[in-house]
Amino acid sequence: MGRASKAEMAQHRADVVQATARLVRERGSAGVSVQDVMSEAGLTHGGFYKHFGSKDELIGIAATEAFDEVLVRLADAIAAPDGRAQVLQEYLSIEHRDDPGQGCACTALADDSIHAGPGSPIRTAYIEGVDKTLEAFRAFEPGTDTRRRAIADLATLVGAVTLARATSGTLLSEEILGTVLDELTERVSPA
Amino acid sequence: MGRASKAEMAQHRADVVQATARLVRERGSAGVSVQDVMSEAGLTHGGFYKHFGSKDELIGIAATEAFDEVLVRLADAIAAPDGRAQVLQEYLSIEHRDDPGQGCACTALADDSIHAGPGSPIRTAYIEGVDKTLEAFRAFEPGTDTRRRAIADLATLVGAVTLARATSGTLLSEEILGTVLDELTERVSPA
DNA sequence: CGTGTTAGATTATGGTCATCATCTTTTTGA
DNA sequence: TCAAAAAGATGATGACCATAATCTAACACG
Repeated sequence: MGRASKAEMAQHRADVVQATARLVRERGSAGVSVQDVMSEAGLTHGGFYKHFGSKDELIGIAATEAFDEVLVRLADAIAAPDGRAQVLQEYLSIEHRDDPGQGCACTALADDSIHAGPGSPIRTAYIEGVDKTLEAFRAFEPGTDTRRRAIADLATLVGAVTLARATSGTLLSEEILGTVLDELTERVSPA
Repeated sequence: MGRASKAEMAQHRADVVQATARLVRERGSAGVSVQDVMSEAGLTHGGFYKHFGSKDELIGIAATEAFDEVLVRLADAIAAPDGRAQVLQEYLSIEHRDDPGQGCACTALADDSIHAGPGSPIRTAYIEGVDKTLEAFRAFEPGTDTRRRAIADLATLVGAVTLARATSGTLLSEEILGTVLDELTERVSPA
């Protein structure tokens, strides 16, 4: 009831941000209420505004958190010798399709960035996140024009997982993942 | 106030469906209220349930309408000699990025299909729409494995426009459209 | 023509939500 | 040790929304 120590408060805030980073990827911004995220952190809704100025502000912070989580894992994968193949395989896996809450923020948050206005917290966070993701992708692209390949690959990955999720439960969904994995895996040397 | 003739009623219903097909692509299902779509057709919200069983049902019907609108235009483009190039250019244009209300339903409705449950009207409509779109795409794909190429191309297009919309207002947004257009245009003959 | 049907308007209902005011209790910092 | 600060709980507010009931006036059909 009463108050929380500095350390507790910081932990609570971090819990709320992390819960939101997962929930917003799973359900979208409109599918997540302030009550939801506070409950997830074991708190009641009233204290929310002691931590954040508005729901939109939290969504923006959580978006940055979501990108950061994924970028850390991406950096690890890139360090491996067959980094590109590994990333493609994980990205286009059934597991990634079925677990957006831990998955790529570029795909999971795109629609929320679209429907939020320009200048909104999530739009700002999204743009920065895509920028960083593209820079990370360049590290494992072969050939000389790595930026171009990074953009083309990311677009294909985002589209494939988006389509696979939107058709989930059908044979088509898994056909999309499999086909695109084949295509991108074969496309190793530049044309 | 009173009543409408059979023809008027059919027109009203068609107006509501068409308005919804546009609004849902622009704002997403959560961003469109029953009031919105009825107002757009010049009616009040109360008469809604004389036409549709629920909002979800209308969204599903409007999704089918959105796919049909685009499939008609797609069929025309494919008939042209340089059909593939034309479709790629229009799909990856600034105009398409900025006008989702008239644009590809695969891209604009994906997130609504994802967040609606399996078996929901929009999910059902979406799956059928993607199926038809892929069949249409096969018509202009070169090589033998046209289905595979259709899937790969559609995924790339959907991803590119999604990313471009989500980063709209930045240089990156237009870089994505331009880069992917180059990539797909060059990729004419099979590897 | 007249009557039952019904499209659409008006109004009501119950729920959810973001945001805010208030109160309580604990933690700080002096 | 004590007073000021503030985290979190509780409850309120006002807006919006999907859905439904009721009303009414025009249409369709006999």
